[in-house]
Amino acid sequence: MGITERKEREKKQMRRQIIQAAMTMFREEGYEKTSIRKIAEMIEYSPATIYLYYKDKDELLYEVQREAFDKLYKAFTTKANHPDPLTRLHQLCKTYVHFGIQHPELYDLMFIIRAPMNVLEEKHLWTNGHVVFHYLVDCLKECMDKKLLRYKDVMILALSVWSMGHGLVSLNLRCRFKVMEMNEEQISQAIDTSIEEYLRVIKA
Amino acid sequence: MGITERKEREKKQMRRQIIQAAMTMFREEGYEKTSIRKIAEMIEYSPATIYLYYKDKDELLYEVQREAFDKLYKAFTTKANHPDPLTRLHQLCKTYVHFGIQHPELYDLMFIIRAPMNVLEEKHLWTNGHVVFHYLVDCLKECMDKKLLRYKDVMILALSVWSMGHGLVSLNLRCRFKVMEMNEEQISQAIDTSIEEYLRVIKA
DNA sequence: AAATTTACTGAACGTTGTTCATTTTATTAA
DNA sequence: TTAATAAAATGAACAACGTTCAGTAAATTT
Repeated sequence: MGITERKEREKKQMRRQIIQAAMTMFREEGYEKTSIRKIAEMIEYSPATIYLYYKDKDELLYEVQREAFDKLYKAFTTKANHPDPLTRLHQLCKTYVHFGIQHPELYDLMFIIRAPMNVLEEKHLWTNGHVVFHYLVDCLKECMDKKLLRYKDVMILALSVWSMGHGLVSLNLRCRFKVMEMNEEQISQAIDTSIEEYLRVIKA
Repeated sequence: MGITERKEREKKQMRRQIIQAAMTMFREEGYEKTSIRKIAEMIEYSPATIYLYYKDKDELLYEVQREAFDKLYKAFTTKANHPDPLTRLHQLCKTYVHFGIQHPELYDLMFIIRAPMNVLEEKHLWTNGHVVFHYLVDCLKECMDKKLLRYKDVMILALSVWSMGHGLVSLNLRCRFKVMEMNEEQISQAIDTSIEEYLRVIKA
């Protein structure tokens, strides 16, 4: 029966189209400012149609979030793959911060937006964030095995590195560094220096 | 003319009442979930009345934000005032993180929510965040004057310490640490340890 | 007591996410 | 090929939101 297969295909295609439009609009306008109605308009369907393919707006968020994590993971594997773990850690931090600044709305989606717990607790962040997070953990493990860092517990270290990176990115995205009297360029420079200095102090 | 004075007083009282209600609801339900209509209902006035005292919802945010910064500043002055600057820095970090975890919705208001630039750029964060931020800067300055920390630039250090603290708090508030397989208690412990370890590595 | 200023409100506008009865379209059966 | 059935899509509606404004109610001045 080729019809059911074709329908399956069309359904997948439609889901794809919806997510594509959502991704575009989320990136351009942000999650909050993007309405289901506008997404529907973009793909030239009725708003109600979207609800035949996705339960609610949150589900769109999860899908886009997953793709965003893929994107970050790819950035890691391509830009932070130096054999020396310490150099790799350096690349990793730079890549993370750079990603956040270059894709502010995606970063928002991934790390700042309030995600309803029900899905977040289960398999969702497990498959998404997990892979990315463990790319960092693995790097740190290798550093610690070689006694390159002044830390004993790899998880504490991972928590710390991630928090430092996220702190820099998210405070910057929310313009909170305006409290220091610096222009855009100076702040950007200061963020870079902060990473350098942080890596310096944790080095053995 | 006592009437104009009384009217002035009543106007101030009304503004106070509105902010009081807003503060309560923001803290209980968060900024987004608190509607002008519900605030109006709480103070037993029409929603339109609120607009006679405040331009829009953002203005309520700013007022509550200011009080929240006061609250954090008071927490600093009372809980982080040890004469030894290094001990004080330790107290400061603990107080900051503790504040964020104990007052999640206020923390959200202060550091996570998207604040419209127009007001944020001008005097607003200048009087609010500035005082709090410089409490940290002063502490760090004293540490550096006494060569207690492995940093050369106090601003870079301030940026770093703040980012680390904010990263820990905000990722926790948004449940992103769920990616590590830890329960609530373990995460809380890990955050504490992260601070300890961070202070250890920056110490001279 | 009348006129004027001030304080307040009900109703409305244009949004939003979401639902559901109804219609349009595609597939199957006669 | 046409009638019956299943699937897909939609228009209209609901409740809620921030905000505005013409109009009512109250207080103050004349």
